[in-house]
This record gives sequence, C-alpha cells and structure tokens, in this order.
Amino acid sequence: MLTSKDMSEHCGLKSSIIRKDLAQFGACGIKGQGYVVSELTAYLNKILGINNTKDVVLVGAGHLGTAIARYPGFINANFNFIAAFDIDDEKIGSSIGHTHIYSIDTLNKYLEDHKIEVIVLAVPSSAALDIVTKLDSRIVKGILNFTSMVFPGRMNDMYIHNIDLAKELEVISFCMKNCITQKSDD
Amino acid sequence: MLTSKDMSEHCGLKSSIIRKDLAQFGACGIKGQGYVVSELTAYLNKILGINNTKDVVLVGAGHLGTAIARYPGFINANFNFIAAFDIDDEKIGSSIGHTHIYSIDTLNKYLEDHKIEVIVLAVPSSAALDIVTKLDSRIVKGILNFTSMVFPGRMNDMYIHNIDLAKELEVISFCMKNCITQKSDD
DNA sequence: TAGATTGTTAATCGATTAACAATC
DNA sequence: TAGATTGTTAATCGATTAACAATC
Repeated sequence: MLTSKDMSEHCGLKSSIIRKDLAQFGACGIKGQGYVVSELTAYLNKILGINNTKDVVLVGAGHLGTAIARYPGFINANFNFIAAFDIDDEKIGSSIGHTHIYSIDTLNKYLEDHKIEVIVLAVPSSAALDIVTKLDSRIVKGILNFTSMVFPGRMNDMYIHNIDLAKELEVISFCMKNCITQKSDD
Repeated sequence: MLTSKDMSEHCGLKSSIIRKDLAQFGACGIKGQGYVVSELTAYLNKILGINNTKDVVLVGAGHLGTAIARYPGFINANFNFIAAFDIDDEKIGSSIGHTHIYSIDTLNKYLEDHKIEVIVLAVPSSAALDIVTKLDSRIVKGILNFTSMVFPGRMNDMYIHNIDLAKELEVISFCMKNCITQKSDD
C-alpha cells in the first residue's frame, strides 16, 4: 500500500498532481488508505503498453548495440531482444547473451516472419538511413534510434524516437553552470 | 541568416516562442532579417556552457563506455574524453581511440590533478555506488550516470543526471499504443 | 466512530500564443 | 521607401496547486 504522499516524496511532485494524474488514467486508489502497489504497477505497465513481454530486434551489434542488449533495465521493462543483426561476418553466427546475431540481409524477412513491431537501431549513423528506408512500415511501428542521424518523430507510419547521448551531457553542463536543481526522475 | 520561422518549422514549436526564449537569454536578432547563424550557435553554446572544450573522464571501459567515448555527438558538443578508467587489467594500458585507459585505483588522483569536473559513469550498477561515494565533491561537480543504479539528482554538491535507456523504449511503447505524435526534438 | 487519504473542484500560476509596433 | 522579421505586449490556454467533501 502506497499513498500519493509517499510517491510525491520520492519523485518531487506534489501529491495532488499524482492523485489527479492517476485518476485521469482511471487508476483506483482506496480512500483513506492509498494505492495497492501490485495493482498500481500492473496499471502503469498497461498504460505504458508493457504489461506483457514485447519482442524487439537489435540492429547493429557493435559496442553500443551489445551494451544495449545487455542493459538490465530492458528486462525489467518487459522487453526481450529476440534477435540481433549485423553486417560483420565475424559477428554473424555468434550471440550477445541469449540473443543470436544474424546477417543484416535477413533483417526484413525476419521482421515479417516474427511480426516485430519495434527495432532498436545502433548501427553507424552512415548506415542508418538506408536501413530505415528499407523497413516495411506495415510491420515495424517503432524505432528507437541510437545513431547520431536525426530522423523526424514520425516517418510513414513509424514512430522514431531519437536518442542523443551527447545532449544529456549538455544538460549537466547547463545545470552546473546555472546552479539549477534538477528534477529527479526516479 | 536564420529566421524564427525557419527554426519553428524545424522543431515544431511556434515562431513566437522561439523569439521569446531567445530574447529571454539576450540573444540578439536583427529586425526584418533574422538571426546570424554563427552568432546564434556561439550564443547557445555559451548558454549551455559548452562554448569551450571541456575535458571529461570515462569511468568503465566496457561495451557501453567504449560506445560512449566513440559517440560522434560528444565531439560536436565540445566534450573531450581525456581519460578512461577500468578495473580490468586486460584493458588498463590500452586505449579507446585517443583515450587512454588507466586503473580505477588512480581515478581520484587523476581527477584532482587534472581538475576534472564531469565524469561519465558506465560501470556495472553494482560498482556505481562505491565509486560515487568516494568522489571528491570539491573537484567533481557533475556525473552522467549510465548505470541502472538511480541516484538523487543532487548528492553533496554534485549534479547527477541519470540516464535510463529502457525508459526510452517505454516512451515508444506508449506513443505507439496511444497514437501520439511525438514532439521531434531536433 | 475517528482517522486518513482519495478524487475532484475551484483558484492560481505559468507557459504559450497571436498580434503588432519598432526597426533593420 | 517597402518588405520583412524581431522583440514585446496582452490575451489565452493549460497545468499545477490547495482545499475539502466523500468514503474506506
């Protein structure tokens, strides 16, 4: 059991807005008590669309791709790297943990056969555009783009979420310079 | 020369707010003309505190650390990985590009000797807390934390910016589920 | 019942926008 | 000068907050 006040203390928001937002999504607290943790997490996962395990595919098995596939947070968020793809013959046939590495030439067929909706792109930026344009947007609906190539947020009917690691260092730099207390986003 | 309208078309914000925000920071456009690109970038870099090259140190030279040090965006943002530190004897003595890898035991002395204000943390989460608590907060002012260990936004007098790669996949998942058009953040 | 905390309202606050005088 | 776009104002919009009746 968790109250809105508990949550507010953890994340630096006022308790009233936590109650309001949860109510907005229809989450059901118990008056005088708070929120049942198990119900709440299930509810939030459902809102985020991660209530059941989702298979995703890694494209690019270099250092960044390997780090991503091994990143512990993805497992907690119910994401499963079902396969990886690379252009390098040395890597094809090997594995990152339980994730097998296939030839990039077989990517589109794999996506179609396994109905993969989300891919994680960690190839050199020079290769990014070519891969993205060849994707079948009837199959792939979302791309998490770790390359420094910037794509529009939406292309065809695919969501593309651009991650810019350097931007985050700029945030720190700005905060240090201006003595801003960052909102902790626990 | 760039107008607020040009910028608004690129990033999906209204031109009025671009003018307002730039004016707020004191950036100086030319009425009837727009903004001189070179002046504007210099100004924005100054605001972000990245107008001159800043040396940062990488802690953890595994896959993630290596990928980060090689990430092209950091160079553009004037960040220079002056050194890397790892616990693994195999890695110590070798390099990632021009970044030499030293023993983690020498980290704090190095930070002090070189007056390094920002470190990038890419060690296993189990090692994160120990490293952070041993840092000298009179020297280090900012930490970019790529581990899945979550730190408060501020500790002692150090800014800690937590990066959660998995969170980004949740964002995509949510957008796909709710057919939200993401704000592109070019 | 008494105590506690939700869900919701109404009030406040801040951020976004449209519009336009200033001026290059 | 005529055309264009800034910087800024005043109006709008939405998000945050405090407060409290409802109720577990």
